[in-house]
Amino acid sequence: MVTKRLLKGLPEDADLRRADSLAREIFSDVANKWALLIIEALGERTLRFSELRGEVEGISHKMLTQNLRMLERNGLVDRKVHPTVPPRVEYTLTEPGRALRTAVDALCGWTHQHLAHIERARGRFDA
Amino acid sequence: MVTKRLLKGLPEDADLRRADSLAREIFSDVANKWALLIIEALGERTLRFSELRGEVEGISHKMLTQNLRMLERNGLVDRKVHPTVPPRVEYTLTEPGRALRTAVDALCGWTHQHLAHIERARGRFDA
DNA sequence: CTGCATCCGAATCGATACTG
DNA sequence: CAGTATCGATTCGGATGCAG
Repeated sequence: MVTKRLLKGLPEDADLRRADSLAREIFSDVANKWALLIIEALGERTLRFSELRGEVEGISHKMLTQNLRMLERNGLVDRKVHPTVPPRVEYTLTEPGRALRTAVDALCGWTHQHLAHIERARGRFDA
Repeated sequence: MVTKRLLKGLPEDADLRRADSLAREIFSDVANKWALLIIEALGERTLRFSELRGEVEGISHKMLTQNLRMLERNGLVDRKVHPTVPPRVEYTLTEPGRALRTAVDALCGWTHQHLAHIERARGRFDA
């Protein structure tokens, strides 16, 4: 299976070990709340920093810049700076970023589909 | 879109607001590295605590119990205790947990498919 | 407007020790 | 074997101030 190497590590080959640690690094970057919500917010659109901040409920200035830098570094978002005053910076998903959307959509969809079930499970557990 | 409410909050209706904050809570629980890797490790199998620890590369005893408790609380994993000595505790995905697997699989698959691209993007960015 | 730096409290995490 | 508790250390995250 394609996901195996994310789970049981320690391959013999040095190249495989490198690829594997890289995979886990990327997975850690991407599998976090804010990164995923930013991806979802961008979707097919191009948004400015301030617009993005309005779209992602509850994110702080700092977390937004931090995660945008990380996503840019990994080549998931494209950052375009317009040399105007005041500055205008636009963010757009790259091709890999858009590819990631299917996974994020699935996650968001799953969340909403199981709201009721989870709420009931919590009630039972907390008792 | 089904994911909208995860992004721009502040619905007028009180019930909608509650459902929305619950959704964000669940999303925060689930959208984290360890939770997703545990789901992926379990898959269709039933695993003991110690086996699980061996499958999820690099997870600590503490993180594993912590995340298992959280997943159990949300009704994503089933915890079965065998009253033997030494104790034997088995974990299995519930139906909602298995449903989540499609999203996790997509995420893991995406990671491996874009390894090379991301590595190159990083090289450019870090320069 | 965007982004960087800084401070500081809060949350996370790993390591260790201890119980049934 | 599985789980809990505790303790430092690191990281996270929000708030604020300053610069381009």
